[in-house]
Amino acid sequence: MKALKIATFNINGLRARLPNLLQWLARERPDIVCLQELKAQDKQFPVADFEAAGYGSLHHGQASWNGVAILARDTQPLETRRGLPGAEDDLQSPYLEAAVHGVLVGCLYLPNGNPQPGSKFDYKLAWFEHLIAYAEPLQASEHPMVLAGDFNVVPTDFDIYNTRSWLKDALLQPESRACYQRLLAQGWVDSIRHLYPEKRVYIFWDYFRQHWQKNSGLRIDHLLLNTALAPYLKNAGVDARVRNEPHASDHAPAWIELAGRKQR
DNA sequence: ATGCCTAACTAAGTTAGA
Repeated sequence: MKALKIATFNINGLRARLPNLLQWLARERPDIVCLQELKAQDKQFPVADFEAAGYGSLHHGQASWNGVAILARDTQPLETRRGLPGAEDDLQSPYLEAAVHGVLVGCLYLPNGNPQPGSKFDYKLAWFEHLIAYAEPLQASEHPMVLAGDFNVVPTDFDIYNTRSWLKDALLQPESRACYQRLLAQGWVDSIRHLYPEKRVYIFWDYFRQHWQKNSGLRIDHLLLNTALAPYLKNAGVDARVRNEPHASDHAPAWIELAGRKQR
């Protein structure tokens, strides 16, 4: 397989953030990008801008909120699925999947779940169950696959600056974390945590209380690799400087580098 | 227990994010 850089980026409003995104694409040249929270309808998706930047694209939008997309450099991603089995009509929590550069790419935005407890939290857990059921055979598949996106789960207390003001938040609930651990228990490799088990890594810093300036961040966006793909993992990280730009999203892009041959 | 900040929709105020 060829060496690839794959990124996931909760853009938090594609139209408001398009200049930032195009600049980042030009600088980093990722081969594959999973985008979440487009907050744009399909007709507002800037296909031509991405084409001009050298990227083919697939999108699954929704007015005002949510929405996901997959970008592929120098090629058109081949759509393999839209929506999870049993939740195809669920427009609130899109799942988009494509074959790109020999890798199956699942791009997801897992429901936030706040306020908790309540119907939104129930909805989050129900959607998580659909994901767990769908992911199991793919983990063991011979086809290399990455599940990338905003999981809206802080896996452990090590993945947040301080739990104090988040203890009631849906992102930290034991039920949310248990679902995430059940997914990992299938054999998926959490790229960043796998390579950097002792490192504080944050991907989201909310707009409140100068959290970026104080580095009060959370790790909630993840790139999970199945057993067929994990041996190729070479490096992983977060482009945190993107969070410091004017008009930045509250998330930064997380990325992995896959080597052309097995690393282990 | 709530606001803080930001975008979208829409036209000043709400919804949603997390």
